[in-house]
Amino acid sequence: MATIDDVARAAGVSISTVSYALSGKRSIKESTRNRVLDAAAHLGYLPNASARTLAANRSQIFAVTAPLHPDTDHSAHMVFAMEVTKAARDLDYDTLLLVHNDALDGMKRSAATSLADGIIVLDVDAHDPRADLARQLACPVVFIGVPEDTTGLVCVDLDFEAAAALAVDRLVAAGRKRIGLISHPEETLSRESNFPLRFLHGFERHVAELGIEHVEITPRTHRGLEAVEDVLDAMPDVDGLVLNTNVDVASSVGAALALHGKSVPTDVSVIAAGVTFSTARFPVPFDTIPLDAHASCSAAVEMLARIVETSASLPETTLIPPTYIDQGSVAPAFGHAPTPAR
Amino acid sequence: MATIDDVARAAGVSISTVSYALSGKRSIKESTRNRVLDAAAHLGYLPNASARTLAANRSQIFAVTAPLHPDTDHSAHMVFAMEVTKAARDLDYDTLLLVHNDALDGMKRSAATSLADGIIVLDVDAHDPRADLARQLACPVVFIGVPEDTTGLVCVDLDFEAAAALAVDRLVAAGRKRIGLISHPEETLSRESNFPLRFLHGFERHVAELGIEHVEITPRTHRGLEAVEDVLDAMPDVDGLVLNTNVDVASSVGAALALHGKSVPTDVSVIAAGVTFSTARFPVPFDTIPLDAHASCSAAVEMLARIVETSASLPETTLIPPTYIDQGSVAPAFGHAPTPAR
DNA sequence: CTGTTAGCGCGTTCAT
DNA sequence: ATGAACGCGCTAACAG
Repeated sequence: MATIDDVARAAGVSISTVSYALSGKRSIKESTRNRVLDAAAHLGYLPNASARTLAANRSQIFAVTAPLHPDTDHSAHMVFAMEVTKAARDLDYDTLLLVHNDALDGMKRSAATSLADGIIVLDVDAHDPRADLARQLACPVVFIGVPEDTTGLVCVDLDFEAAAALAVDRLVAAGRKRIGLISHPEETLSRESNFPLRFLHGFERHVAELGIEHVEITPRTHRGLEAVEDVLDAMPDVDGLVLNTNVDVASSVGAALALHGKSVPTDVSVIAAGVTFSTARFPVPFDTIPLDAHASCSAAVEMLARIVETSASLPETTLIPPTYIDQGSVAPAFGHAPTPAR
Repeated sequence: MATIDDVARAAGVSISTVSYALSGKRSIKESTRNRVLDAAAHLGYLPNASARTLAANRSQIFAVTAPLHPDTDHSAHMVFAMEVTKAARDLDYDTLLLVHNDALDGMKRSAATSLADGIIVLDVDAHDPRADLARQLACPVVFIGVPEDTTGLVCVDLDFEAAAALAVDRLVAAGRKRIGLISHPEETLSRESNFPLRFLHGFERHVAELGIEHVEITPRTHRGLEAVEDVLDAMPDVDGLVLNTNVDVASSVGAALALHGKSVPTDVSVIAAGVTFSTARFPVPFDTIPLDAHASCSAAVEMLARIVETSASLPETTLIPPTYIDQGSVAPAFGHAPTPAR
C-alpha cells in the first residue's frame, strides 16, 4: 500500500502537508491541496488505520456487545446490530461485534487495548453485569436499554412506560373498558430483561390511574392461541388487547380471536406496543407503537460519538417518546362516541 | 493504561524481555518470565492494539461483509454473523461488521487501511460484485457461499447438491415415488442468491438420474398453504415432499397438508433440507438436513486464519457434506419394504 | 501557508 | 538469556 510518504513525494510537499490537506485540520493553499488530493487519489492512498490510531489516539471503532440469550429474538438482535453499524458508519466509525461469553471480557479488552473509542451495549438486563463494568471503564459506554441502577450511566431507549400508557389511552379513547395485556414469556421476564417489566409497570400504573378493568397474561407457549384463551378465561368480555410480546405469539393472536368468535377491531380492539416487528403482513394487521431500532440506535451512536469527540459526558437516561401507527385494529366500541386521543 | 514500559520497570527487565515473555516467541528464564507475568497481571497490562498492529503488521481483526437484502432472513443472518464472530474469537481475532451499502466499500477500506487481516463474505450471490473485488484485493478473503465464478477464490459452504440428493435418496428409500420440492420465493431466486439454485439443480439432476416423478414449486406467498396447494394441483398423489424454503413457509406446511387430508409421514413424507432453522418446535417436526452455520463458519474462519498466518493459500471451494436429523417425518410407503439409506 | 520533528507503544533485529 | 535501538505510518506541536 501507498504511504503518506509516497503521496508527499508525488505531490512535492512534506508529509504534514499531506496529513493536513486530507484531514482539513488546518488550511492549505487551494492549489497545493489539489495536488495532494490528486496524488492521493492517483495512488489510491488511504491512511494506515493503526498508525493513525496510534498517533491520534483514536481508532474510529465502536465495540458493540450483544450477548445472545436462549430466548432472545435473533431477528430483533440483528436489526439492532445493523442499525448501530449503519449509524456508526454515518459518523465515520466502524463497529466491532462482541458476542457470547466475550460480551463482558470483550468490553474490558477493547477498552484496555484502546481497540475501541467507545462501547454500545445491547440487550440490557435489569441487573446487567455490564453496568458495573461500564462504571469502572475509562472508555465511554452507551446503553441501548435501561438497567435498574443507572447511576453514572448513559442510556437510550424507547419510553416503554409512556408506550404502555399511550396504548391504554388509545383503547380508552375508543370506549374500550376491559383491557387485556399479553406480555412476554416467563423466561424473558425472569431473566429480568428490562423493557417488558417497564412496559408492565407502565400499563399497571396507567390502568390503575384510570380505574380500568384489566388482566395481564404471560404466554405459556409461543403461540397466540393459548395466550388469548388465558385472557378470555380471566376476562370473557375483554374488548381491548395490548400486545407487548414476541412475534410468534402476536402473529397468531388474530386467528385465535377469530376462533373464539371475536372480531377485530369491533369486538376486541388490538394494539401491538413496544415491538420490533411489523404487523403489516399479519393476517390481521394491528395498530403498532413500534420499538424503533433505527431511532434508538442512531440516538445512542450519536451520543457516544459526541462523548468521544468532546470528552464531555453528563450521565443521563434518554427516553424516546412513543409513536403510533394506525392499521385499523382499533375502532370505537358500540354506542361510543370516539373522543380524541391524547 | 499501563504500557509495556511500566511492566518492564516493575519487573526490572527491558521491554523486549517483556514482549518475548508475553508472546513466547523466544525462551525466557522461568524466574524472570514469572516476574514479568506477575507485573503484567498486577498492572492489568494489555498491549495497545494499534501499536501492536503497527509493529507486527497484523491487526487480529477480520472484517465480515453481510449486506441485507429485502428478502434476507434476519434471523439466519444473525446466526452466521455470530458464529463467525465466535469462531474468530477462538482464534484470537475480533470481527468488524460491514453492512448495507458499506459491504463493498468496507471491504476496500478495511483492506486498504490494513484495518483487517482478512475478510469473511456472507450472503453470496451468483454474480456477487464482492467476488471481483476479492480477486483484486491483496487481503485474504473467504466466502461462505459460492458465486458462479470461483476462479481465484476460497469458498466454503454446505454441499447443497449433495443435500438435495440425500433428501431424494431418503424419500426413495422409503418407497416414495412422487416427490415435490418447495423452493424459495421468486424474489430470492431472481436475485440469484446462489444456494437455492444449487439445491434446485441437485434435486433436478438426482430425480432425473433415478427417473422419479417430481414437481417443483416456487411459493407465491410467505405461507405454506398456497405452496402445498400448488404442489397438490400439479401432483395430486404426491407422497414425498422436500422443503428448501424459508421458515414462514415451512412452519405452516404441516397444517396445510392436514387441511388437505394428508398425514405426515404416512401419506406424505417430508424433509426440510438446506435450512438454517430447526423444525423441532413446529406443530409437525420434519426430518432435517441442516445448513449448519457453526460448521460453515468455523471452517471458513479457520481457513482464513491459516491463510493469514501462513500466507499460503490455494484457492479452492470446500463443500461440507450434508448430515441428516431424524424427526420421524419420513416413513415407508404402504407395502414398501424399506431399503437402507445410502 | 508550509516544513521539521518528536513521539504514539510495540515487535524485532542486532549485539552482547 | 537479555538489552539497546530502530522503525512501523501517522498526527500534531513547534518553527519558520
